[in-house]
Amino acid sequence: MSADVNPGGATPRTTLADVARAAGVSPTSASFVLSGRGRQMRISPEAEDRVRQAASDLHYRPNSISVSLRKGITHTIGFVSDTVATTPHAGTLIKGALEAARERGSLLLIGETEGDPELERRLIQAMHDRRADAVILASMYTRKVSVPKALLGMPAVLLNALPRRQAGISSVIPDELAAGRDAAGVLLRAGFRDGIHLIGAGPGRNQRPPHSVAAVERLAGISEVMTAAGITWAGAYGCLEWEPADGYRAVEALLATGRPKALICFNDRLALGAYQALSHRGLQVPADVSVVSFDDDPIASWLKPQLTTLALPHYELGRRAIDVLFADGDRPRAPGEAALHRVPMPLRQRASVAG
Amino acid sequence: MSADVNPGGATPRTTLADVARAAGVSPTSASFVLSGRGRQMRISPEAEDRVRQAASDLHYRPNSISVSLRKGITHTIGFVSDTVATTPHAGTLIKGALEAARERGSLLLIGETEGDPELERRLIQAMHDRRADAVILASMYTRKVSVPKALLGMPAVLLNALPRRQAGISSVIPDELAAGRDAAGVLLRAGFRDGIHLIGAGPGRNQRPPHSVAAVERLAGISEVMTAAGITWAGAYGCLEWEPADGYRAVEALLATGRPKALICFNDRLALGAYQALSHRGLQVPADVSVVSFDDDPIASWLKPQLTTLALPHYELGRRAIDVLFADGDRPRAPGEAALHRVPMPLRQRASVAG
DNA sequence: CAAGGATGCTAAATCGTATTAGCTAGGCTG
DNA sequence: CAGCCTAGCTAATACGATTTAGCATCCTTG
Repeated sequence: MSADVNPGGATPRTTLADVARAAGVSPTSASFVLSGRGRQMRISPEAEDRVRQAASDLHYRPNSISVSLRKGITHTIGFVSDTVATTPHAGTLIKGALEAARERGSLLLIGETEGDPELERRLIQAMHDRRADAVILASMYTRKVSVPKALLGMPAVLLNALPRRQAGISSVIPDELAAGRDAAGVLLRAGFRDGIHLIGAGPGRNQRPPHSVAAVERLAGISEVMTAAGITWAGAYGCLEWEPADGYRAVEALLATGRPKALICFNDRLALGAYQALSHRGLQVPADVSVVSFDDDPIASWLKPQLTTLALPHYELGRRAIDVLFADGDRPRAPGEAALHRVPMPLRQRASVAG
Repeated sequence: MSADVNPGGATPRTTLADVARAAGVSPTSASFVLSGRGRQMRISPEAEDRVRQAASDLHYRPNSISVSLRKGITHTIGFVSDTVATTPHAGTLIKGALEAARERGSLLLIGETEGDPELERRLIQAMHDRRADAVILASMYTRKVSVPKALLGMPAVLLNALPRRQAGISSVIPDELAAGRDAAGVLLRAGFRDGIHLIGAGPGRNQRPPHSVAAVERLAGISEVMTAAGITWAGAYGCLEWEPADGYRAVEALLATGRPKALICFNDRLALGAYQALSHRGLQVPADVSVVSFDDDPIASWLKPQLTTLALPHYELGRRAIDVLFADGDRPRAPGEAALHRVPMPLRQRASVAG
């Protein structure tokens, strides 16, 4: 209707040239003043004041696009993951990265591959085209991935993932091995020497979810500590998936033949299933059976009794990825020496272990 | 060490000028060809071929930053939310938006405010500075928000949120009212006429979590249907929070004085607590008590028996936000007439209601 | 064969900023 | 008073594309 409706919607924004004009100086001078180098560039205090005043009067904000083009740095980090949504609270990975990035003045440009390698390639390409300063390639559960070549030419880091073949790229993963040791340690300290059953993984290749780094390392840690203590587990029930129903089935099968004293569940969803199976048989946690688990999924603290578990440090993992990228500079560093960063998994001691 | 180590890490990328030079034409011609307007601009087929060949040989990719500066469009949408992480699977909101955006060739630039209005302001400012084509202001649970003025000057939409004061901005929210009707309908169809208790909210102002739109609308929907059927609820137990412990307490209190036939829990976490309290008293779902709930949190299908619930359509909400922004164009439209979009909450009929 | 139109290009301006390389006027020195 | 330094600026260029305007040729056509 009215003639001043701008169909593009955006009021033409004020530019540096506008500010310079209003202050009666050249754009060059205005730029110097606003970048804080006025004194150094011998702009008189009077001129400085006029520029600052004009900038504030006109609500001047520099156009980041233009700055990026000129300086070659975008203060943007690409975050490419297989999936943010499927894994319930893995969004915390993003949150950690987001906050760490923001503290360094950067924002995250996110993309999701759904596990499709072609889409992954295109997304990394898109990040590159937009001149993201660096790229984080994240997986929502720890696994080995093949590193797209495009990542090797730019600052990049693997988050919650390991390179399938040795590549010049750093990784940030949870310290599953130590977590395995700690899980076993909790039971040992509580005095358990026998009747310990593993729910979720066993030594065999087909006794665990494929590609799961967690299964292998958690088991290794458990095994290491138990062996050192001179004891062995009474049984190990492997599952190809780690959902509540799998835990239920495993414990039901177990209860059909014997009476466990303690369970190490390979994640909290399995533990939920285990609780259900135990309760179905009228067994109490921890009076009859103790349970220790991994992940610290929200349900761990919703269960009754609350579950003792080794927490996946999602938030901290996200932060570390950014830290690794920025190393010790104010901008992401080139692909240097690759390193493997293991983030500790804290023990959440709650009420599911007797003692 | 070696002289060719580029400390910035990035190989200088090939530009349009490089391609033009290799093809023996001007950058102008190269641009015409690569933008598909070669024929229209009367570039000879031979020249076209040379340009395309050169572009492919040199692995040319246009610099998006430069294109954005020139065209004033960034193919980037800002996604500003209070928190992605705290609410367990609300990441699906992002996922929906992400996929819909990608289908339109855009990526999401994300930021999180942690509920801090100043940070929110700064983030929106940052999105604006980067010339995001539009901004989505998302809340992880449906509530009324005060709309930052900066949003009104650009294409924007509220996701899972309503403007506190009437503002010229569209909203996308779940249809909580209809969901309330459906929840009551499920019980009515199953033949319940009395003994229906509400867990989580009641008619009083202090009988529900503050600022929760869901509480008000779900209750209104329930009330509407029950009134129409000529029945009323046997009791309503309001809670200021909707965690499992609250549900447990409520149902425990309820069982101390009577025997409900059916529960409408205002979310799945309350329902989890209700299950625990029922089980503690030796009552079976649904044989003794039926339960219907809201949200379709992952736990809804982990519980035994699986919970009948009205799903929050997170994914669809995210998609709709993008759809609303793009309306019927290839780029976000100016802030036009504000509309309220209600996305249906599908019924997940499972095993917690006797039938 | 001159006028006019199509053909096949390219030069130059533009987007908004940062930065390098001057340029001018005044003061000081010798 | 010539020469040099300093203070206080600005012109010009670059970043990497897109787009408008225009410039030669060659081919028709009356």
